[in-house]
Amino acid sequence: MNPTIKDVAQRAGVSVGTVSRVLAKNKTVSEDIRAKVEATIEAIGYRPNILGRSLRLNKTDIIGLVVPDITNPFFAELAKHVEMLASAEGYSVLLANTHDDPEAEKQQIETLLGRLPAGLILVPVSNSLVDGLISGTRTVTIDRPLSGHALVAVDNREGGYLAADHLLALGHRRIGYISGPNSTDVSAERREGFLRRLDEFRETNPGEYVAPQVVEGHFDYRSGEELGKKLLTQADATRPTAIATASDQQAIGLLRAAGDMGLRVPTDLSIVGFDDIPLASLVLPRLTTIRQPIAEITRLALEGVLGSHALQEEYKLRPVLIERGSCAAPPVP
Amino acid sequence: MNPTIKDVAQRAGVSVGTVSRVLAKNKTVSEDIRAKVEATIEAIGYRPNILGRSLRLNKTDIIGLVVPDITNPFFAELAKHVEMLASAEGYSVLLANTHDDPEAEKQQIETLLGRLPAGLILVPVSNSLVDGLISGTRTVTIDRPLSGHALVAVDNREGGYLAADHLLALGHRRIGYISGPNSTDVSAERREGFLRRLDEFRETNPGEYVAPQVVEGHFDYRSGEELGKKLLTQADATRPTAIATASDQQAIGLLRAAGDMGLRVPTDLSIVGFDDIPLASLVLPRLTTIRQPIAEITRLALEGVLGSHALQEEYKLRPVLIERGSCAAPPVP
DNA sequence: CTGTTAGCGCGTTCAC
DNA sequence: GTGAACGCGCTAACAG
Repeated sequence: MNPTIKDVAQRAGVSVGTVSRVLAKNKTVSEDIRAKVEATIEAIGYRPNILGRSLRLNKTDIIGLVVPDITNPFFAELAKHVEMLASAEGYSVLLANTHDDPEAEKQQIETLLGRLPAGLILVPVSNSLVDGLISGTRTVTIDRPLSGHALVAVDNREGGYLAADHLLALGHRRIGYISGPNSTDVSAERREGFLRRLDEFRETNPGEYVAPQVVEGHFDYRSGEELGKKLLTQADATRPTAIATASDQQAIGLLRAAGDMGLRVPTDLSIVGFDDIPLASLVLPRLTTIRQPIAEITRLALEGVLGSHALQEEYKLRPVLIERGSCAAPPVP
Repeated sequence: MNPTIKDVAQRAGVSVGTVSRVLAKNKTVSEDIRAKVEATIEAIGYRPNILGRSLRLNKTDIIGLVVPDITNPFFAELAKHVEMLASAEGYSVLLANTHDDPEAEKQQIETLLGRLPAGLILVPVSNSLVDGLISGTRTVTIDRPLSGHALVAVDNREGGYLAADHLLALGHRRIGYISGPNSTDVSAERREGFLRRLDEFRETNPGEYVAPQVVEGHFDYRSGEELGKKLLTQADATRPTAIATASDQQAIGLLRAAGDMGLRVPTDLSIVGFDDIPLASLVLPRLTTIRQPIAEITRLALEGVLGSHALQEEYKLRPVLIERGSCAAPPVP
């Protein structure tokens, strides 16, 4: 059995209340008693029982993190940052995966809430099931909004817009887009921004023909590869000379598809990704991509969850285009 | 305030003991009372407070997971599996990162232990600081042993051996090896197995010249790239025609280095990785690698932590060589 | 079969 | 400045 506060009190010849006070760094304890208590704490290796404390105070120092898939490098990066900042503040993080499944998400959030976390950081996949589930727990969502909770996100529309703008500026006109699942707002917004820039271009350049080819899938590597293959299996005259994706994972899958088909990047095909995961700068060629400021996202989310001030409704961050080696001017026919 | 068991009792006109009994699915409750209690539980939306229960029972349903770096795809995969299996059994998982820092590891384990987890799954980076820290908590370590605790791991020596064997069989004689940190057993074992196969070859083929070039670094992408560059910056006559690595991440970094230097894989250079992370089959070319059976590892680890039977001391799993596209016969000069 | 009660370990009044 | 006592929500042992 671990020693309790009672053991310390007994051994130090004081009452439990006094021990509790030195634990709480309460100033109203005489110096010699405090020293004696601290000594016996050290001596018997006493560690306060967090359960007792939490029960008494009716709050824990745990924060819940719910992500669709920890295997996704973007979320892994997020988890790392959350864990770092949280543990620096004395909090631990409880991890839950939803596998993009609304039913699982509901389940996970419910059990997490049952553990009375101090706060919740949530990357929601659905809002139908979760809506109204959370109350009384400081919650901030990332990437997509949930009514009644604070949101931290990059401006996905602007991200899509930047990608399209970059490709157009390089001279591309036959442009493809690999989207994420239509059911997610994130994906819809990125695509929307992308297409809007194309629309604008058409308006200002009525003579030019620009017809984007859009395909939809998941955010993962495999989806990028499959959809890429689909997009690239066309006659030279209609095949896109550039493709933007909704995630770096898709872009890397696409890279593979292009390689399999003998297409050189960026000579034959330009690619721009989204997220700027660590791997983006290591693939061959290095990926031009839209960076999400993940450290900033995490900082704001954790501040929102742990901070004492009221939560803003929305923190919108600006994505930025990172130019590397996967984009060039289109090939001359 | 959330409703407590007392509220339920009062509202249902029974005692708290009875409510507790229906919660525990105790059979000694008459059917009509059970129904009434369940109805009022439903009615007021009562959820048992886990803190009270845990304090009373002196055990939680939390399992701690300590990994060096959640950003490493192998550990992310591990975390995913652990979380899946754990939540299926009603447990939640507390995540901690050590960043390969022994001091941080000690800290993390201590605070984790303070939360009285039902079990601990640990991928240790050091044993000096951690040794003896854990007692009274069911613990299994993964990858590297910690005295007094169960270990689940692949046979790293055999993995290294397989890699060397494959390269030799293809005809390679100038072979490089990118190792992980010398301070980790995992890395040492892989390298050891690798070099042993080379030694064996020398003994049975005294005429042939085989001198491995070994370099050491971290397990990540960047290290693979840097060390790869170092290894490949040599005259054609001495430059390795094949390089094995201690992780897929290193192998992918190496792929990038080779590409930067105009070396084609596998024509000019063969590469074999270690782990078989999801990305391994998606890079260009697909990576030949040594697979760790991660689902099996996780299953054993969780069984060890949650199971009631005594822990075996060691579960050693067999790695297997996955042949893909990154290896070929050496170029003819 | 059900009600009552004693703690689990802790923080916090309220006396002194 | 310090000690005694209560209660946070729950389970288990004991009565009835």
